[in-house]
Formats: sequence, structure tokens, C-alpha cells
Amino acid sequence: MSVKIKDISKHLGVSVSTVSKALNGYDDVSQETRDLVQETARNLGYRASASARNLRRGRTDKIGFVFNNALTFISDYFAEIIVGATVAAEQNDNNIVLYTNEGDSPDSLLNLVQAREVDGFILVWNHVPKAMIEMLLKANVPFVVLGRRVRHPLASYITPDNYEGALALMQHLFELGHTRIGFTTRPSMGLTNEDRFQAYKDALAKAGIAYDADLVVETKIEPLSGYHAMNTLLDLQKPPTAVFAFHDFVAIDAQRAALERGLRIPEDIALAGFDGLRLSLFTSPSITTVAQPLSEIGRESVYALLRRIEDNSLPPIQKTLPVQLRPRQSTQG
Amino acid sequence: MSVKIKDISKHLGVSVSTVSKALNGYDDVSQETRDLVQETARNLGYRASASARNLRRGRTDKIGFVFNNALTFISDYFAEIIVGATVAAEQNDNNIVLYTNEGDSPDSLLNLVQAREVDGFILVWNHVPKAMIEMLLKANVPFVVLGRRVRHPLASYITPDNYEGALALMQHLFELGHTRIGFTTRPSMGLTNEDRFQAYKDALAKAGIAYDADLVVETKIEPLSGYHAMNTLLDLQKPPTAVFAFHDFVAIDAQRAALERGLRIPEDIALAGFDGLRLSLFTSPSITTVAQPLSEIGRESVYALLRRIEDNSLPPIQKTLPVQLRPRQSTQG
DNA sequence: TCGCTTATCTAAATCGTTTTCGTTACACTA
DNA sequence: TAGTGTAACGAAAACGATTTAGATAAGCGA
Repeated sequence: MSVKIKDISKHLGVSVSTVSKALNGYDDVSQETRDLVQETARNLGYRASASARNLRRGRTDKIGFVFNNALTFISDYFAEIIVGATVAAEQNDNNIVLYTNEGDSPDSLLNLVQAREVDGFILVWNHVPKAMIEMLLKANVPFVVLGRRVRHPLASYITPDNYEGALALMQHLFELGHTRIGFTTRPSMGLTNEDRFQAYKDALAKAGIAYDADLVVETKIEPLSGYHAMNTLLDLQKPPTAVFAFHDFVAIDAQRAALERGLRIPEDIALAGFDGLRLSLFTSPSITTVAQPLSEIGRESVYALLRRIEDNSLPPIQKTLPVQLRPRQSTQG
Repeated sequence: MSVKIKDISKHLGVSVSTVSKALNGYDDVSQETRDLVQETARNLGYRASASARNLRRGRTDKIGFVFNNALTFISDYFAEIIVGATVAAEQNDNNIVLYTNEGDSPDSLLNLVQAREVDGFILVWNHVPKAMIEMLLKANVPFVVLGRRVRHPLASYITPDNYEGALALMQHLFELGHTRIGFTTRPSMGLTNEDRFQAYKDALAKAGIAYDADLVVETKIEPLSGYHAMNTLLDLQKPPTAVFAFHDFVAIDAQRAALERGLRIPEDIALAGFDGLRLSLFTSPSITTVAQPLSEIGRESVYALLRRIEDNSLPPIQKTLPVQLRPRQSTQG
């Protein structure tokens, strides 16, 4: 059996309360006994039982990380964020507990909330339903939405700057002389898509280029959606000279479509993605993209959540982190 | 405040013990009250407090997943395994808690053990020091090493079949007519490297080809190691016609070195990697590799660990999962 | 009717901490 | 000298479940 507080108490002939206080930094214990307690605790290899401690303190020092397991697909995203979050949590004496949540069922999350296995949640989903946000707020559960903006004024989130990133990307394409630029949307991605799309339109307007609805193609979350989108664009009477794909996987698919038609990239058609997945660096040509600060997003989400756990009545934390344009061969040659 | 067992008890006018038993499937409670209890539990939204339950039962229903955060680098590996593990854990009413363990310090792991925050550990490291294995065995902590073989007869592990995979890869190269095959080793990877290397040598022997030490180059875990290795091999007086890289990242680096020299792949030099990272599919040419059953490895590790948690005195579980050759352009054209 | 078994329930101990509220002893002040 | 303040400690009550050991009542056979 493992060593308990009682063992230290007996070993030293002091009460358990004194031992506990000595270990937890209370000030009504003499320096002498404090040292003694800490030393024997170390010698005996004592570590407080997490369950007992949690039960009494009403805190678990654990953070729930709820993800939609479709994320495996974009493994860079998942891995870097989660590692960033884990490290940040550990530095604050917390740990991350993983939960998958398939089908966005509010019930299952509600369960987690009520079991109080964790002090709060980081939600990593493509789309967080409004009903879920309302439910979490009503239940007064600390939570942070990671990786996407949420429209609710009371919800906390940490998001990459999709708008500015897309703007920078458009600027990059303008500088290379493109005026006819295609865009692949993905409406199912909610505000992430909306922000990138809005930046696309705003950039055009600011550059004095008329918006052409023909140049905007919708893609779904499925293999080859980028492939088809690119073909649609190239089949236009007046095809674009550059394509801004909603994200890197779409871009990779789109690239294949263009190459199969014998087009040269970027000479015949330039191409850019978004998110900064490592994949986009290894394609040939490598694909221009906008990199998200993944590990920082993970870290900041943990910080934000910890603050909310500290005091959930504070105003929500809504943070937009800067992204970085990565010009590569697919636009620059 | 959340609803407790006492609330149900008061609500129905029965004792807390009856409620607890009704919920936990004891047989000394009538069907009638059992139904009643379960229904009100549902209505009131009751979920047992994890800490209280854990404290009393001496189990946490949580599995520690201890990883070396260098794993971010091979994000496919990390993401797929961890998602597989999480799903498997959830299906068995368990959850995964993440721990990073930098510097292989035995102390920090010992701490985790003693805090009994989890019922057991899955270790995901490049190299698990023998001292750590001994320590865990001595402390009688259930654990499973994931992704690599361990020499200790009492340690449990789940590993891909590195030997058979490498053998299949060599066979593939032989069939394509190669007899002069380079190999990049990575001694720091312990048995994983050893198994792949041994298969390389055994395959040569079986094919009646003399082993040539010049064709074996050592690489380290650092960027460009594959690049340098390939250059070394190509600088030989009699360079190989094919190179088997220890793993996909090395292969990607190696590929770049060959392409920069103006060589054609696979005509001038064929190339293969190992592990089946998605990256190797998107390079140009795509790289032949041996795919690990990642999500299965995660899942099986959880199963194995749960069985050890059930009874840690059983003989260790040592499982080798089949891998799959993925022939691609870098060998076949 | 008595005793025995069985079915159902309850009281109370327990898990290992933290934390509140006393208690003691001693020094110091007026 | 009585009173007061303070430093250091301890007893005991939580925290919210599970589980053991008893209690009660009903059912049944003799």
C-alpha cells in the first residue's frame, strides 16, 4: 500500500492536521515541524491521494479536452494543439483528460459536467452548436472554445486570426499580379469559413476588383471535394489565375486536379491554402499557406480556462491570435 | 450545486445505501425500488461524484498516457494512436489522462504512480530505460509500453511488426531487381531499429547477397540527417540502387538530397521509408512505406492495460501487430 | 405458534484528505 | 496579578460515495 498522511503523522508523533498544514503551506505550524514533515514526506515517498484531495477541495485540477475525432484527419492540428495544452496544464499543476464527443450530443457533455471529473472544458469541434453553449453557460461550467470564434457574447474562445490571415494571403496574391482569384468556401465550418470568406470579399473590394460569384465554389468535408472544386473553376469560360483554398487539404486536392490537366503551378494557376499543415510543405510544388500558431492556441486555451475556473463570473475571454503567411512555390514558383 | 446521492435518497424516502445499491446493480434491492431510483436519478440529472467514488473504490477508471513531447513531430503517429486509445478507453468506461515526461526522469513518473491519479500507464517513448521498467514492476504498477518492443520478460507491450515489415519491404525491392540496397540505421531507437536492421540483414542473407557495411549509414534524430545520409550513400564508389530509410522522415529528407542531385526516382535510385506517415503519400514522387496500424496499436494498448489493471499478476501481454507494405511511386515509378 | 429462511432495507464505517474551531502554553502589558 | 494576545498544535467535521454487517418483516413448514 502507498504511504498516507497518517503514516507521516504516526512517524513523527504529530497530528494529521499538522502534517496536512505543513505540506500545504498554512502558517500556523512552526518552521521546525514544517521542515521535519516535508523531509519525512519525501523520505517515505508520500504523495497525497488525488481522489481524497479532490473530494475535500471540490476541485480536480484536471481539464477536460473534448474533441471530435474527425480531428485525426488533420493530425498536425490535433497533435500540436494538444501537446501545447498538456504542457501548459502541467506547468500549472493540472492535467488534461481526453473525451471524444461524437455526434455533438448535448447529453453526453452534460454528463461530464455533472460527474465533475474535471474543473472545466476545452471544446475542439468544427462547429459548437448554440444549444451547447447555452447549456454550458446555464450550468455555470467553465469552458473555452478552441480554434474557432463563437458568436455568443458570454462564451470564451481562443481563435487564430482567420480574417487577417486571409487578408494577408489576398494581398500576397495581388502583389503577384493576380486579379482573378478563385475561392473555395466551406459553409459547414461556420464562422471560420465566414471570416476567411469575408476577408476574401473585403480584399477584392479594397483592391477595386468586382466580386464574381462564379469564382466561389462550395466544398464539403469529404475526400476529393477540393479536386472537384478546382475542376469546376478551371472549366469556367474565364478561369481564375489563382485559387485560395479554404484549407490545406482542399488545396492539396485542388493541386492534383490542376497537375492532372497538365497545368503548371504557379505559372498557369497559382494556389494557396490555409492552416499551415506540414503536408503543404512537402507537396510538389510546396503550397503557400497561412500558419496557425497551434501550440500557442493550445496553451492560451488552457490559460483562459484556468482563469475561468478561478472565477467563472469574470467577463469571457475572447482572444484572437496572429497567424503567419508562408509564401511557397505554389504562388511564387 | 450538483445533485448528490442524498438528494435522491430524501426525494424517495429511502436510505442512501439503497440508492447506491440500486444504481450499482446489487441484488438486494427490489425491482420496484430499483426502477424508481434509476428514474429519479435520471430526472434529477444525477451523476456520481468521481472523486468520492474513486476514493472509496480505490480505482479511478483513468489511464495515464505518458508521452515524450518530441512526438509532436510525427503528428500522424501521435494523433491516430491517441484517438484510437481514447475511443477504446471510453468504450470501457475509462478515460485517458495525458502526461508529458521530459528527460525520462524516473522521479516524475514515480510521483504519478504514488499519487494514484490513474490506475495504470501507457508509455509512449522512443526509448524506455530499463531502470524505469524495473521501477514500475517493483512498484507493481500496471503499465504497457506502446509502439516498441521491450526486452524485459515481465514488461507488457504492443508493437508493430518491425521485423516482418522490413522483410516485406526488402522482398519488394528484390522483386524490382535491386541487389545493392542502402540502409539508414538509427541506433538511438533501440529495438525498433534493431528489428528493422536485422530484417535488412536477414533478407540479404536469404537472397544470397553479401552484407556490405558501406551501405549502412547511421542517422541521428535531427533535421537533415536523412539528407546527409543519402549524400553519403550516393558518394560511394558503388552507390546503391535503392535505399531503405529507417523511417519516413528520413526518407523524405533523403529524397530531397537525391532530387537535388538531379537523380530520377525510382529510375536512378529507388527509395522507401517506414511507418506510413501521411506525408509520404503527398511527396512527389510518393514514397513507398510500411504502414503501422496506428489506431489499432492505441486500442490494443488500452485493452492490454485494462487487463493488467484487472489483475496485474497475470503473465505480461506482449503483442506484435501486423504492418502493411504500401508500394508507391518512389520504388515502382 | 414457533423458528428459520429469504427478501429488502438501513445504519454506520470507511476511503484519505482539508479545514474549521478549539485548546494549550507562554509571553507580554497594565 | 489578572488579563490579553499569539504561536503552535490537535480533534473532529466535512467531502460523497461504497460496502459490510445488522435489522425488520414476510413467508413458510412443522
